[in-house]
Amino acid sequence: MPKLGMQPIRKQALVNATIVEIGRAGSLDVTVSQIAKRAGMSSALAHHYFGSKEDMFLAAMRHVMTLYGAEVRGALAVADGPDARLRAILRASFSAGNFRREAVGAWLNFWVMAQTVPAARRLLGVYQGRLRSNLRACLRAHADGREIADGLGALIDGLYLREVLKNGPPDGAAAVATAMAYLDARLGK
Amino acid sequence: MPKLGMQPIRKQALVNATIVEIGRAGSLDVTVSQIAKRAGMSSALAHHYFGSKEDMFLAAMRHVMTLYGAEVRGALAVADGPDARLRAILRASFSAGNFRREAVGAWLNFWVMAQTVPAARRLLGVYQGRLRSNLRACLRAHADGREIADGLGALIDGLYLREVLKNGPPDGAAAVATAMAYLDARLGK
DNA sequence: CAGTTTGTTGATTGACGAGTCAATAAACTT
DNA sequence: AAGTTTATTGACTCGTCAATCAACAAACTG
Repeated sequence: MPKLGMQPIRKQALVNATIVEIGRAGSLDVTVSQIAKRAGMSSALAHHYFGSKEDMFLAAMRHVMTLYGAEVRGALAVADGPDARLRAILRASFSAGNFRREAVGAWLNFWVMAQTVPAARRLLGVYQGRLRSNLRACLRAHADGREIADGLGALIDGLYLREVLKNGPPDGAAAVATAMAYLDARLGK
Repeated sequence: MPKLGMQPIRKQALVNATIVEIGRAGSLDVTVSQIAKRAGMSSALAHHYFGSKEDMFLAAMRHVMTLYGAEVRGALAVADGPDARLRAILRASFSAGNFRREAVGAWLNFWVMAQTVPAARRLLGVYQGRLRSNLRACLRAHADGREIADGLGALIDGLYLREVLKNGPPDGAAAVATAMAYLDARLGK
């Protein structure tokens, strides 16, 4: 059965399975066997393509952040003017996709991983840097643009955390509204 | 050697050791033996006093939140007027103690735990509820007091996260300043 | 076709860890 | 003194899991 060119397919399947399993467990306490099984292969094969479990986690982290980045970019592509662009970023940040079990588990656990795994911290730094530069670009006209953008970045993370850990279903629209209220106040509108 | 009345001393020692070990590991991936050793006893004794590892984690979580609560209450006790009280809460939230390894590890991992352990989620809810009611009390005079308080609560968590995961030493004063800028804007000052 | 690369897995290794238990001992009780 | 409760641990059970390896198969190469 061995068809050639399996590598990228297998790797992608493993990355997806890793994200799903982290979401199911709510933690990084997932076994390579679980991941491999969900991806439809043996654990030995998983070790063959990724050297170690940590490599799988990092690849999964990269993928989650890539998805989020794509969502933001897509939203920005059709937004005209600084105001619309800010709203686009907020909507993308609090979209339903980011509140799925897998995404939530991924983000929370990547924060934990970033404490001790340098590669994870770097990845997180890249994501935060991009977000910050996007926000700053929208606020370049304003005198305190930098400070406002940095505060907004933190507010986004904080609101996400609250929505995710509260009881009941998360409400992305409410988070967007709170963030907009912050913006309106700081822009003197 | 068996002196009587060891229970509370042993339990407290285990709670402290649990927090330290979580901080060292950066995750909940700590063994009961590690914790027991740091607390100066056998792992069997740890199991004797707490039924399970999860019980130890929950006790540790309770303790961390109690400490934070005490810090806030202490700061509020000597603060006069809504403005000073708000600043007191912010300073307590971003005090050096909250940026120690153990505290950081505890908070990040408790967020993860709250995803799946109902008792952990309840504890977190209690803490957030108290913080919210404290903030609201300070903003009762203002028309949008509730919304401002809720936004500020999220901003505190988000700023904490950023300070904790950024490279370089965390800067509590900067976080306080950013939060104050948010407040000033929303209070129309 | 002979040889190499790529895909694939079952079985195994080697290690670790949560929780239990029996046993020992000091301290209180009656 | 006999009995009970509390403190304490070493040894053990039973399980798990990351990582390795040998071996087999299909596909490419020359």
